[in-house]
Amino acid sequence: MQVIIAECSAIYSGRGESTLPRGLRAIIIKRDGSVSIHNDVSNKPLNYMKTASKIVTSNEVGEEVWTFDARHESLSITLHETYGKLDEDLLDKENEPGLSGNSTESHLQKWLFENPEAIGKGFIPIEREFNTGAGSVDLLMLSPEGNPVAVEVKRVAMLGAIDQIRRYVESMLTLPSQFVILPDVRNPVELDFTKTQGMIAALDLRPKMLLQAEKKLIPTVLIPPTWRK
Amino acid sequence: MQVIIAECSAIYSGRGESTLPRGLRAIIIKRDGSVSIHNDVSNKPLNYMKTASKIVTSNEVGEEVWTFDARHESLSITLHETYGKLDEDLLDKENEPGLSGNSTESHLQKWLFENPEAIGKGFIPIEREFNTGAGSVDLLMLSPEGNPVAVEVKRVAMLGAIDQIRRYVESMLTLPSQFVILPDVRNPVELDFTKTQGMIAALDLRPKMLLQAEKKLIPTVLIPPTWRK
DNA sequence: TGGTGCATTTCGCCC
DNA sequence: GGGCGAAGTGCACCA
Repeated sequence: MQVIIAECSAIYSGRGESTLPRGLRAIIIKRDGSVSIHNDVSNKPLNYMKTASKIVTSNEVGEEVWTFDARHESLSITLHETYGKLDEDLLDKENEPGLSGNSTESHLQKWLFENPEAIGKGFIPIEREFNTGAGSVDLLMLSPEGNPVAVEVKRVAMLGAIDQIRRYVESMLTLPSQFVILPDVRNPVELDFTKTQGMIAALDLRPKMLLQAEKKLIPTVLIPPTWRK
Repeated sequence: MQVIIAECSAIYSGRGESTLPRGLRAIIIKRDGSVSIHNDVSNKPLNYMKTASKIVTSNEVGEEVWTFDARHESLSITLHETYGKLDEDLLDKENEPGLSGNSTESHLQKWLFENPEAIGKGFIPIEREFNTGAGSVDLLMLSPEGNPVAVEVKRVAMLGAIDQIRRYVESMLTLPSQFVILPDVRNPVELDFTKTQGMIAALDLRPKMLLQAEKKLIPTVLIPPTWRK
């Protein structure tokens, strides 16, 4: 990884267009050919480009110009003055272990699958990431009445969640029946998808979303913030 | 801005949870208190945190531990070995000019507003970012037949665009009539929202989306890639 | 490789 | 400040 502190300006052209006026910045070039220009605020770079080839030229004033070229993009950095640099190879024999994280939503999903009573009394978890034919819904459950329930899990449920669950349910209504074996039940249970219901479970249910959900008769469940990992 | 090359490991806890195993990384600490840990691949940091206070302690082995604390988050970095560093103040008297860029979609939107014939012959632009009551739609136009047309503009139109435009139209159908003054027309023209139609305009219309659009009778327009800025 | 949806999303705009 | 949607989104997962 190279870090170059420089008074520089930049022009990007590709998916969008942008010009970065002259200023003191840190230019970071990584081993994979990615480049980013940082100022001293925020984690996000001012300009950036993924893996690209670097071409060094110079302008009419004799300043170095670094052009990073990729398939349909290019980032051109003019170095007016260079102040400091650092060059270290971060790749070691053992490759980068990466970070093991956890996304909130997948944990929420897992927890709800294991704690179906949080959705409602008598609900039975059937499947996670159930393929509806129009994307996969987070949870498929069986209601106490024995109907399939598609549960969309969100950290924050906004208007888009309504669209999502309606699309899933609409598609599921056309699915052929399936039979599932439930624990503690002798005979396979029929999933009659023509009776599919949709619902939304979230840690944060936004007011406008709630309004729409009520209008569209989509039940919502507020997951208490005390849900455990 | 400080850049520290170090063999380090990290634990983040806050909006999510993550652990970063020991490895050689670049730690970047900015003047605003933001911190990020980079490896030698991709522009995105492995771990990061926005403005936070830095607390230096040491563990039982005597290694330095930097803990960055913010309201509901903390990032703890253990430095096993330090290899290089760089410390430069990027803030100058003149403040950072920032970049002047352009998002593709807002330009597309603007261009379509000024070139309504790209939507269809005889279409008249009425308003941008029209508030439908369920989010704002990109363009409101008048069809040659004199009906309101809500146009959702996308760079890439996927399935979600269908839901979006349907939601907008559904909400607009309930709006009271409005009167608008059109150039070259003497009398105000009535917008009868009970006759609202929806459509999608995009640079890239995905096949699955097109299928749904056809099923839902939502017209689509492919904007030629030659649209000009 | 393309389709789809999440993200410790982040960011900007408008009410 | 909350609500909402775009992003030069990036990224992982799955078909």
